[in-house]
Amino acid sequence: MGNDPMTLAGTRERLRSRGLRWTPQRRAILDVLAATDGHITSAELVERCRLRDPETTGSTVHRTLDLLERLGLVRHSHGHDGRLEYHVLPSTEHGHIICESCGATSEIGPDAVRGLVAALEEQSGYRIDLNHLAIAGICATCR
Amino acid sequence: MGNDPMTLAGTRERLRSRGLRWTPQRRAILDVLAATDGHITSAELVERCRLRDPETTGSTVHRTLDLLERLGLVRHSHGHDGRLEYHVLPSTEHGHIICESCGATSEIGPDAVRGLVAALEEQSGYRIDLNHLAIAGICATCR
DNA sequence: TTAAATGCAAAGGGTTTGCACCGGA
DNA sequence: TCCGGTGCAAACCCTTTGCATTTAA
Repeated sequence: MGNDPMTLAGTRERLRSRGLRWTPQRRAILDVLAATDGHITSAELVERCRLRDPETTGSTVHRTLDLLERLGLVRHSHGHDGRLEYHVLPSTEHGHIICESCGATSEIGPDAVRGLVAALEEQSGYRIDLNHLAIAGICATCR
Repeated sequence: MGNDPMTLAGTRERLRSRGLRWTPQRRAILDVLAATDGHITSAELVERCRLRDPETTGSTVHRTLDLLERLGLVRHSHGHDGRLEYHVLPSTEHGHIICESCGATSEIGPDAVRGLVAALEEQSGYRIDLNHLAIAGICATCR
């Protein structure tokens, strides 16, 4: 449940309607992304695609991710090591809290920060995008 | 006022007490950082150092930044383009709110988020580092 | 058929590293 | 003098790009 952040069929149609093609590689990438919770580096994505098709190449994966980002299905950022990290757009808006020590992440639901967001929006004049909320700290285990 | 995030003299002593050296290059880098508000990419830092000494090299700047990070004077992260970005540690703890459209940033003071931070710390078990709080949104001008 | 997509390999761009020389303390 | 720092250039790593080939439609 709550496990359907992107519809494969919908993507296929979306591609076709733009004259783009639905290939086995793209299907594999979408499958992996659909099974991804939160974010994934391109290297991880390549690796998981190779479980299905060992011939998967990095350039195709990168190009497909660019495409998916243009379609609005994923968003990229850069991890603590500077590598590309793709976030599967979540069905429910949420932020992340990241451990500075071990890199573990947890989600922050909208409820936890609703009051703050309202206050900040008023104070700063910004309209806040909760999906890009990233808070750093030290997790319980590392402390 | 509030414009003295790192004392040059203090850094010099800190280095010396560890058997490390106070060089013209390090002095230039510290001077530039002291005049930096918020964050700076390593390329910008190199460029500004070259205004003072055109011979400044990237490797020295990078190595010095590593050192300063170990000393706790700066912190690195990765900008939207993936390049290294160094944050001069502020005297007063604060976070940032960033416009997704134009890239403008504003500071978020501790007061604005105190309640949230307390709630999140309890809920997540993390000890939150407010200096790494980054919130994305669309600023008033871009809306 | 035909333009999009792929795969390979090479190019890019920023960061890091090895090493000989330099220079604070 | 002695070790840490510097500068240069090469090495690295990940990402992007050019181009010939494959393939979805």
